[in-house]
Amino acid sequence: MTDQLDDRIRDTPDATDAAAAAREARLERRCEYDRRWRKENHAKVRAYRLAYDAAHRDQVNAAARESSRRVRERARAEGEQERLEEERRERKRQASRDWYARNKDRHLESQRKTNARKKAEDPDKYRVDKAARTKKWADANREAVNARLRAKYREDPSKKAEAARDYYERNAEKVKARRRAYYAANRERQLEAQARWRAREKRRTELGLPPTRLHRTTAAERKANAAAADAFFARQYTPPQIRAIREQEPAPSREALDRWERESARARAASFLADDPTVRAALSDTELRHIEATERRRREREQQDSARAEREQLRREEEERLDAVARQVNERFRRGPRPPEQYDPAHPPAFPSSPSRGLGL
DNA sequence: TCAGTGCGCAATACGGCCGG
DNA sequence: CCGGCCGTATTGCGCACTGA
Repeated sequence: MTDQLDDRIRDTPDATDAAAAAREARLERRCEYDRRWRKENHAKVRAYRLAYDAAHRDQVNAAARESSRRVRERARAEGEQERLEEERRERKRQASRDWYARNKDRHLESQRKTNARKKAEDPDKYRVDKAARTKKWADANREAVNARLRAKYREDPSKKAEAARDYYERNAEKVKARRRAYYAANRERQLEAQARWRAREKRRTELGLPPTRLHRTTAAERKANAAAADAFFARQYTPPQIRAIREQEPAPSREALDRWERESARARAASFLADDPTVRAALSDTELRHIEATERRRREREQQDSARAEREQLRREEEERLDAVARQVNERFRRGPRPPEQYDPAHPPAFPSSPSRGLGL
């Protein structure tokens, strides 16, 4: 009777749950106790483990092999799954692309209609949404977008310049006002820049350099220049042309050729260093400074050399003068005839020499 | 010396078109 | 519906230069 009752109670959902929960709790307590014991008796556990593994070496190894095989298999299966997923997605993308290609006009037409409808329904929302989308994309692709713009501008600046002129014509006052505001807001910096510019400009005019230091070339000009250079440097003469040229002009002599090469080298150097505005304009500030410094040093050296020569000349003259005075004094006080020269270069005195050492001259 | 501004170049804003 | 890309308009910035 009690058993039947117990069964009935146990069969009710509540009772079953309660019993399961109790079992769970007992198990949990047991596991907790085991964990603690193992932790506290780490050495014992390890020793037992080693002994067991040694005793069942083959079995343990087989189990390990089996386990890693299963791990590998699962990983492969997941990879395969992933690959299949990707393939499915790609097929879907391709199908979509095909569909758009086949129904382009239809798609665009419906899209235009949808956009127009949305715009008519709520223009502000349409605008704001579109702006947000565009901005999101632009923020994520800023560098690439700007690089493209720069390249495009470099390819042909004239279009943009024209647009700017156009805009300025329509908004001159607005632009000027903005410019004034900018000047006022950055007055100090503007004045500093102005001072720098004035100093540079002063130096430029003192050196006699031309005002424009940059020659801007358009893409078309660059292409034409490159083509001309190619045509010039890569030109090839046919053998008949070469023969004709040789017959026209007799072969120059070796001396003439050497002279021509020397003159050419000098001419190139002179041309490079010449105070020619177009040459100087092509030089960087550093190069200009270098050339100026070199010239300045050369001038200083020349001045020093000529000053030294002048001093030397004065010294020689003074010595000459003193010698003359001394000779006069000598003559005046000489009592007997002048003795012969002590040293006769035609008959130098005998010089002692060593047979084994010395300079051996 | 200063205020003003022309101008070139870069960056940004904005909306349209279209692929997916 | 979103994102990618484009063309055009606009703004930002600073050097170059002028006139008072």
